[in-house]
Amino acid sequence: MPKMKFEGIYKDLKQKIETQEYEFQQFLPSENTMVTIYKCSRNTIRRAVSLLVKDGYVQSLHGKGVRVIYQPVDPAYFTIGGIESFKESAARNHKKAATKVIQFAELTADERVSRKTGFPVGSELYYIQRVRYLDEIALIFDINMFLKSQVPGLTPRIAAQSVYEYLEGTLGMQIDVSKRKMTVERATQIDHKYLELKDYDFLAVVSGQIFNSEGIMFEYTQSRHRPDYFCFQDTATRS
Amino acid sequence: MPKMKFEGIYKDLKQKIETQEYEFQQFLPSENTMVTIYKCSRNTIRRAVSLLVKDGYVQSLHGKGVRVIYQPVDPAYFTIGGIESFKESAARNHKKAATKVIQFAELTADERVSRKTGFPVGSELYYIQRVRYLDEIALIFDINMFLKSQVPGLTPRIAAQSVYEYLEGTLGMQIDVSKRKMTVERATQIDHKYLELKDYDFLAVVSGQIFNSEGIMFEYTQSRHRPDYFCFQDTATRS
DNA sequence: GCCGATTTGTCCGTATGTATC
DNA sequence: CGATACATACGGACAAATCGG
Repeated sequence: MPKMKFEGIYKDLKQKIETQEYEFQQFLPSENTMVTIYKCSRNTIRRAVSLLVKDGYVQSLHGKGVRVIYQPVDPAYFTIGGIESFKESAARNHKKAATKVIQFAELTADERVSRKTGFPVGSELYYIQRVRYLDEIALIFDINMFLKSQVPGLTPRIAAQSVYEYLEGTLGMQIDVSKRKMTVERATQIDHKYLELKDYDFLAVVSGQIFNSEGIMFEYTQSRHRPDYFCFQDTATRS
Repeated sequence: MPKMKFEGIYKDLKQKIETQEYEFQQFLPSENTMVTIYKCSRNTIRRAVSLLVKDGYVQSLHGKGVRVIYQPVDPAYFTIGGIESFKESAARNHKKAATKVIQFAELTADERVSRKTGFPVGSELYYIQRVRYLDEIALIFDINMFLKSQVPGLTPRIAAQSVYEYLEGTLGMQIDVSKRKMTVERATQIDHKYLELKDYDFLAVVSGQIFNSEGIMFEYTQSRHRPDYFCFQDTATRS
């Protein structure tokens, strides 16, 4: 059960939309109706709805109502959306996940690394390379750097399971915000070595900096995706 | 001058961050301070700040303050973020824009088009193909479909300038929300014909459905980008 | 370790404006 | 025109996290 009221309402509405209790192009109940349904103030309803807007689930129309624009997605691709661990993404995409750790090392950030990652020069880092398998196929080559001071006791064993479970569960860290860039890059020797790229010579590359709830950038990630299977989803609003 | 208070405050803060009056890792003034600065309620301040959070400009830290995490971007790439016309993107990236209309036709959506675009079968559409040049280089191949009933009087001449200026200016339409998907696809004959792809055999493809403020999906877009120069930016928050 | 001051987070009630029907 | 519905804004109350003394 969610602690916050608005979050509970948000999740309830989201679930009702996903199960198509509220269908595409239908309107949600009016804000005043929901105030009585959920026994809360109108502000709280508006807050929950604004999250649905951000997710691209609904569109609110002044004077008319709030219309559902969510449509189920084609499950063929491996889609990426919010901040998710590989395990979580795999579960959402209904695929079987596996991870192989290629390299696990320690590293001190020099000028070059700092420019690329945003870590200050001299930062003590863990450097990890992993191959991600979905339904037995090698699809993603991951490069991670973690700030040692924020992620103490990280081991190859944990890297093979879920670093995020370790961070959030064992260490009690709260992951907050991720700034990402998506580009297309030519495949390297390493990519060809670990991914089954066939004749593909390009990869979809997602690079990101991740901040925790203390405002510290604790991770830099680069995920190199096999181009077929890759799909990045996004909702944007005007002005 | 913006009509809404929170919007004015948002823009003022945003500009101060971009010009680095508030620098990376610095804190904004506290909410109570800003209440006196901008002579408004705390809710209004919080609303403006929440927009900056959504933009990935700041991160708010409970009990501490609101920290700037904005950093200027490398101007080499052509970056994509919110909903923008090609002209607006070009201006923001400080590049000279030009457009060549390859095809301008009318079309009725059949089953295949409907599945791909989301328009209902039987919709009357304009079908446009355009090549986009930045600083004289052919970078993007655009395919647009517009719902005729919503975009009456569209002409090749307008398509060569700015369709969005026509929509928002002349027709008074308000563009609201865009749902997008980013994938990587193999280049077609057409791509090679109109874009200078050299030996690249893949493209970054952004497909999207765009809704206006009446809740009508009036546009389907597919933008096929030359892979070098392409950069898609995003900010995500956890849970 | 505790306490108080500061700061952000959640929630409420109300008033007024504006668009739709 | 009035009723309905969303949008903006205010002010207040209390909770939770942080920090310094």
